[in-house]
Amino acid sequence: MRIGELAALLGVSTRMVRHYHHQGVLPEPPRLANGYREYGMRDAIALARVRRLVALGLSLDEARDVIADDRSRELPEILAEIDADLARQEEEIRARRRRLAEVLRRAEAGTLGPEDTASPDLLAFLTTVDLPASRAAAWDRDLLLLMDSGAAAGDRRRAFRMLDSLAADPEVRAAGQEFYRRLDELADADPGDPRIGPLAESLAEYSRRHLLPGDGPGRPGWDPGLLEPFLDGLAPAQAEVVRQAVRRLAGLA
Amino acid sequence: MRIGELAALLGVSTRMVRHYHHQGVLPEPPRLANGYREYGMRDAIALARVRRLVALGLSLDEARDVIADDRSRELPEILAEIDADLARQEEEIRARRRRLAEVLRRAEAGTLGPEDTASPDLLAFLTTVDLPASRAAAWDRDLLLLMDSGAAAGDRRRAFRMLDSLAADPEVRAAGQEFYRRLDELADADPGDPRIGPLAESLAEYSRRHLLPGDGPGRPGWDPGLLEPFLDGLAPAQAEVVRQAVRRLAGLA
DNA sequence: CTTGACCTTGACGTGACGTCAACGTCTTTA
DNA sequence: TAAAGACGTTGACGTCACGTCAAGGTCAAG
Repeated sequence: MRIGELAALLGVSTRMVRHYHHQGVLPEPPRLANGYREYGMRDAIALARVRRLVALGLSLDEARDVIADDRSRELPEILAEIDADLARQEEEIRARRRRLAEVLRRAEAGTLGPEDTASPDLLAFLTTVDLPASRAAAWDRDLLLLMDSGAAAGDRRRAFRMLDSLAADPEVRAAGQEFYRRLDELADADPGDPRIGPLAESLAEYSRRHLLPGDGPGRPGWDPGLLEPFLDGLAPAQAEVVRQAVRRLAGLA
Repeated sequence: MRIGELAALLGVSTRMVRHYHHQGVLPEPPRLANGYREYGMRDAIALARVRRLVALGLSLDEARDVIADDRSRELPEILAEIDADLARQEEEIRARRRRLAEVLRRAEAGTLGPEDTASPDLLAFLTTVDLPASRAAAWDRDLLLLMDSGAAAGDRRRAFRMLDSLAADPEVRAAGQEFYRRLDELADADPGDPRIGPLAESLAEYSRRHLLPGDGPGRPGWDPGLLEPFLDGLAPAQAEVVRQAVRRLAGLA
């Protein structure tokens, strides 16, 4: 047999046969005078064995060891390892399909925004609070998405438990809507706008009641510079509201 | 932020961030005077979005299209395709694990030979017929393994149905055992050994009754050269038995 | 001044082949 | 007899999402 006949017999490509020669997993047969490889049934049988091992999940290196009767590792040991690996992959795929199904369900219901693929925790929260369609609120939503990606699962659950309990209070939610409405009015305002002070005070008061004590700025060691990156998506006057609110919370103004 | 801080914030490697820049899936941020990349929260948010999309199974190319709001293909369509792909992979993995479990079960029961990973059909057949521990029988077993690998599933089932029905007949099995015993005695015999003729006649008679008509040699167009490769693993006198049997079946001797 | 932690670009490795290039060999047909 | 077409040969590059060096520049601290 020449290489094409051998390959056809086994239903594989000639490239694959030559690859197996190169990898040493299949011995090189003798050559004819013209340089062509000449195969016999023994080679076909050997190739079939390699294919069976590869189909089970062995790498070519492992298959070579098994065929060479290398007793450094027994075949059952290798197979058990492969099975464990496959089990892990299977569970991974199922988890991904669960998340995909969730996303697809939302996609059918409505439209998919930048939050397309957030965690179930965050999706539930976003559905509950129904942030208004303002740019300031969109920025906050993006920050939540960022936290969602960066935080470990434990931290995430803790954070969303807190947020969910807040969102469960109708009074708090009404205050949030009102706050975003007034903040939106400052989208094109001057950083010296007189509406900034009162709004900052209201935000500080809100935080004192619902978020503090125990967390956030206001404690010694808090660096105001850490705040700036989080104001990046807000208009100047809006950012100033948050800065002044933080200063009030820190007792500096 | 510098690249290390950004990466730590998202829990990824700096290499990955640079890779995303190179692939155009994440925009290059401005540089500092020393050439360092300087990131803001917007970049972190963009990176988080990429990570979410990738975690769903999108390739970087697909993620780039989705982020660029390329409406050539809608996200749900891509996600549905990915889900179908994952479903296929999952079924593949399960099939492989089923076969692995079968092989491992046999490995625990006894020892694993070269037939280690044959198809269930062939394993069942080999268990039934219990080929004797002879080199000639081992060669036949190898040929069965070869057929097992090369044939399409339909052909395989058809062939094993025939073999199984043969093996179900105790008389046939006894004849097989007897045949292999006599064939083994010819392992070191001369190609002119007088025992060859009678054994060839008995093989021909066996074939006439159980395998023919309708298949195998004996019909016009049959090329005796096709037989030779399949005799490769037999001793000279043994091969001669098969050759003479085939000639008798073809009515040439 | 050194040490060490960070940053830069560029290039190679991973695994199991597919695909192409550039060429030689053999058979069949006009 | 020549040309076409189907085979064979080796070698090299592409796939995919990065990991891992190499060989340097930058900066803060001791």
